[in-house]
Amino acid sequence: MAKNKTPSSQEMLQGTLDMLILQTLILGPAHGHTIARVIEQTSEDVLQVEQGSLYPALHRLADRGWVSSYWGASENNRKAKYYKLTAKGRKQLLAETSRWQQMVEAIGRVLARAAE
Amino acid sequence: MAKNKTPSSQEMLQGTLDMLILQTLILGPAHGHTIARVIEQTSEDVLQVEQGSLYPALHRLADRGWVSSYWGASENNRKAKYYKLTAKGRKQLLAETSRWQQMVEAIGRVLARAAE
DNA sequence: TATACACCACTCGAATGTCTATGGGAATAA
DNA sequence: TTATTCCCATAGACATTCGAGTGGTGTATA
Repeated sequence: MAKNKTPSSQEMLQGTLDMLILQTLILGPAHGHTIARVIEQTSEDVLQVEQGSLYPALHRLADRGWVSSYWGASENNRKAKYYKLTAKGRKQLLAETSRWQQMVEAIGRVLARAAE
Repeated sequence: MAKNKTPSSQEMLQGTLDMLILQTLILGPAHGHTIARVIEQTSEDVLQVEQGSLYPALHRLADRGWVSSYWGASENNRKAKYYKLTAKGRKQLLAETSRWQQMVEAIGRVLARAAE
């Protein structure tokens, strides 16, 4: 009771993982492992993508028709499930980034309201 | 199954409500109803603060010692519970805004990586 | 006077998403 | 052979939010 924890990266940004994944797939189809590493590296390791969050997210996106998947071989010759952005997913990404920008600006306005 | 919903404001920003409340209290003690309206107005109605989120959040912040509370009379002569930022809360706010900025930049880097 | 309304606090259950932990399988290097 | 990296996946715990509902009190208005 009365926990005193600073929220982790994704706890503070719940819901943005979907957007990050979709955005990553703009660059072309990729499998889970790669997607996670791309996000982590692009964010300069500020964002961490746990497997326990990644795979449920990928399945969620597939269920919603925002990505399609197919099995293939990875760059390291392993079985890998590739995900590809669908037209619907592309549209969804635009909607989400738009919302994201709006939210960030809105929060920025609140945070900027220091002493007036 | 296979729900097709665009995340709501706070679903996409889970965990930021605490930060927004703390930030609002920088301006001075306030009661719940006012805090919500200040956040909504400052954000130009982009952010919505539901009562079902607000009051649990306030109690959470009090449990963690980031705010203290006392009963008083509102501007409209009603009984109201005022919340005041504690020293610990001030420190927490700095930590959270710092993290927030870092996250926003990190996500920005991922989103900027459109076509390379 | 009655009554409508805005103000103010609070709670509950459902839904959602993340985390930690755990499992397995397959290719490659030591 | 063994260790390690790569790759997918799930289960249970946990936190937060949301929608809806409860209850009470000043104040204006009909």
